[in-house]
Amino acid sequence: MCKKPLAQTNYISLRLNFLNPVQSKKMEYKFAEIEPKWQKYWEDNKTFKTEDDFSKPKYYILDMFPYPSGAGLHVGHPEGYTATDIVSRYKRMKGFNVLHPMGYDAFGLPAEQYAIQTGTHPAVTTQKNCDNFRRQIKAIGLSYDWDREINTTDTKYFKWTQWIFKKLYETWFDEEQQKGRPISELVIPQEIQTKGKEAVNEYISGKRLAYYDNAQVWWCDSCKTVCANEEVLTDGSHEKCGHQVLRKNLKQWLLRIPHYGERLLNGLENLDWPEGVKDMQRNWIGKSSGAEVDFEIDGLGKKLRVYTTRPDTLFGATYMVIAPEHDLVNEIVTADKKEAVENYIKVAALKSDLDRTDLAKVKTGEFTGRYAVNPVNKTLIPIWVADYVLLGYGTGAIMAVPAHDTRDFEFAETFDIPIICILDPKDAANREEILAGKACWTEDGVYINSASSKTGLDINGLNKVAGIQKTVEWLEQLGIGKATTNFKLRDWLFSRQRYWGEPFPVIHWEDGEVTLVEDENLPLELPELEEYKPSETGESPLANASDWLIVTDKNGRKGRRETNTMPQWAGSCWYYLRYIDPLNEESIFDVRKERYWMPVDLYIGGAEHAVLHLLYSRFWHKVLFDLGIVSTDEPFQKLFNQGMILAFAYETSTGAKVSSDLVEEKEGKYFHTETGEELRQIVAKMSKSLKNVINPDDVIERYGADALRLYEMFMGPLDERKPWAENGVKGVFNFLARVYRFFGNRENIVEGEEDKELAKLLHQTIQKVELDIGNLKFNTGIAALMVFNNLAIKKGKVAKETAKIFAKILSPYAPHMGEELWSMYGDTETLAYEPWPMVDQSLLTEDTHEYPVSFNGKMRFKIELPMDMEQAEVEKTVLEDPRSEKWLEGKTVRKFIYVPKKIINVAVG
RNA sequence: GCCCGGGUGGCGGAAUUGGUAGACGCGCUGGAUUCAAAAUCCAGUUCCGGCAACGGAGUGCGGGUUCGAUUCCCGCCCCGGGUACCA
Repeated sequence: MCKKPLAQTNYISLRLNFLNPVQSKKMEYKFAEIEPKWQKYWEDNKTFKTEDDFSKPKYYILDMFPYPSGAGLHVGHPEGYTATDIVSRYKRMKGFNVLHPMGYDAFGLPAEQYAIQTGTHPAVTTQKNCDNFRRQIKAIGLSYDWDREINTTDTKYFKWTQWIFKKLYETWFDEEQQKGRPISELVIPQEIQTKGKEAVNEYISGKRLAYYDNAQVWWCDSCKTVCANEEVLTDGSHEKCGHQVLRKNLKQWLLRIPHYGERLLNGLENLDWPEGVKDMQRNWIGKSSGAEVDFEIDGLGKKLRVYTTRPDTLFGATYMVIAPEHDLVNEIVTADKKEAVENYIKVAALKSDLDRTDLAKVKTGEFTGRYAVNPVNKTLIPIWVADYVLLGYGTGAIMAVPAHDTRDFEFAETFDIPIICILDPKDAANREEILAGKACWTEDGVYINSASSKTGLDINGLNKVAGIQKTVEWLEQLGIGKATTNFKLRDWLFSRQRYWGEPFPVIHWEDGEVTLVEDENLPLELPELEEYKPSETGESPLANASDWLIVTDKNGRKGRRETNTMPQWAGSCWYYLRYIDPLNEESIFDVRKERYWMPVDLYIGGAEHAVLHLLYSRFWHKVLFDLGIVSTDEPFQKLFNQGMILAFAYETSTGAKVSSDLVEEKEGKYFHTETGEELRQIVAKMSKSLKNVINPDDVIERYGADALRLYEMFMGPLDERKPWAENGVKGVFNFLARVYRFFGNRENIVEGEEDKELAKLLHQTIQKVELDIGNLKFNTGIAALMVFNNLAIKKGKVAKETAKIFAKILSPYAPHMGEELWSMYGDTETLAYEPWPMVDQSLLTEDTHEYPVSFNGKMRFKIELPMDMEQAEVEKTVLEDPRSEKWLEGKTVRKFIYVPKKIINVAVG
């Protein structure tokens, strides 16, 4: 922020005005009195308590609930909250039963870190932070039903998170029906049953949506803690301490989300979501179709299975690659290559994911000494090990077609492997190069060199689509391949080695059996601890809670509770369902209430959740739907992302950032207070280091909640990123003060008929505000309200009816002001449920229109014409108008365009 | 690299989706009020030329379609977000 203390001055003078009895007589806008008064009224009267009145049309409008950080609310939070609040208030006035709740996603690392440092229980920190958030949110005047507040760390809440986990554990996915079904309905194949109980259990485990297995995690040996992916920097060091992190294998819970890949993909079709978010989810799910093909390994009597999206290019396969971690590596590698390959695998294992991708532009690999037989032409092709092939995708092995795949091309060039072009790129500029194997071509073309007398397959002359089809049919007929689809989406690592999360309701018994805690014993609460540090072994701090940890069943068998806890996603995956019936102790929610309220009609939050939260939520919801627990296949009908609020920051000519307290403004330019150097104003994220963080509390103190709300909405389109500018707050504050001075002064409010021009504008404004709320275009709605206010002030007097309508249509944006004016006009009830004013269309229809008249597309003058005038008459009137003379001089009219209610354009030449 | 967004006055941003480019707000300039300031009110404010009427240019750049393009098409440049060898 610039140091020019403009706002400060305003604030002081404003305060002085409050103290001045002469001034206050003049209807000064005393937001600091008005706003708390109405907030208290709403709270005392439970104005926004939502009843489950099934006879009314419903509207469920949801904010992404916040993580209650110690720093409190920043101005980004109220942006989305204000938007949903405006829609909520509008919908209530339109007669909808509105569900508009708020809560806290309160598990998370910071409270735990603080506990490790200070010994304060995370629940204490969390409670404090939640209280602060609630206070801040209430100060904005948002119309939440606070009786429905939820908190993911509340045992009454996470009891049901644990309950859902149990459901996931007890569900398998029926591929045929594309549906999750209870484990009890899983048919165990005969050959498994004959192998005994252990085999059966293993079979079932292989099907459950939640399973327990070894998984690799990042481990910081210095912090003795597991780190999340995002805590690991690109150079492989831990963000917090700078030490190198290691890969470590730990027992983990995983969820089989890829089973729902197809459903998650198809479900996007009918959702009213931003296309960008849908694209991101589609990308993340990453469905591809292709084929699996078996290659005989020469001299081993085994097959190597590959996945390819381009089975049509089999004739161009000149080598194969298997991932370093592939099961068959040891068998495939020949004795003379063993040492080299083993070395290569060791080096690859040490690389982080990022080393293997981003940083390693040069492809590496090692020949195994072994060959495979290309099934389409019986040619022997070498098998390599290379880390550009990933074990986790497809089959962990590929056939490489360097002529038509850029990665394979790079690899073949590096290791001098033959490149055979089999697809003639008819129109490519570099066709000769491609045909000679000197360049890569990944687009469509006509097959060449794609026939073999040894196998009889011939696709020469076909194009890509036909080539794929014919090759797959051929492979399937011979039983050496089949059409397959694949997903990039991986199993979801669903456990953390943390204290402050939901405990898994799981017991591992000494005999190897795993059981779940009975429903009647839920919630399984967290034990009290003295020490929140993770254990030496990498287990969560829960491993230290011996009383809690060890259990004994009625037969004396000993068991150990699961020490992992659930990730923060767990609580946020289903919170929108609990708002429906938050106090229900008997069940997760009342079925009738769920049927009434779901789906969420409008969901607003940050784009940072475009993929993970929304995908995980949809996954859980679909499972619950399959089990008949919820009534809709998708949870969120309409989604909208608010853009990030940024702040101005300053940098020197060399790009060095300058903290905002060292910047002063002089005549629109910015200078360093110490060096005097001229600085450039830029837009950046708010940060402590730049000292440009805006706290909503300060804004409310200086300008009031209504001004904060209005400015957040007036800044620009809701979905765009935009910089905070204090002068902008001043602008909307001035508007509110003008409204109050005019509409709050009884002398200006008169009985009787409204002025015609003002009445027309009023109804245009109602229409505009209504339309803009529907389209979430709040900035232009506010502009319309300002235009109306300006005209009303110009007119000097308004009819009481006009003033009442204006108070109503202003109230979703500035609810305190709305209520204050409403009560001044004599009403004793809140206006929150007053019917939204009807637009009087008769006032809006016009019988004349002012047309802009253009000559060759350039506007020259305006002319008022009756709406029903015939084209010929319009033409005559316009061309005979004296103002046309100048533009027609020496020219002939070639064309006369008349678009009713729009424009008149004369083409001359 | 690929996939999405986005480039409009001094600034935040409007433009009924092909029809008056710059609504509304900030800032700035001038005036009224005031002992003075703040606040308030009035007028002006895309740029260039002109006292003005008015004229010319103008929505990142270069082409195109059209009576008419910020909007549609083709080719570039810049900024932001997502993603990372997915075979």
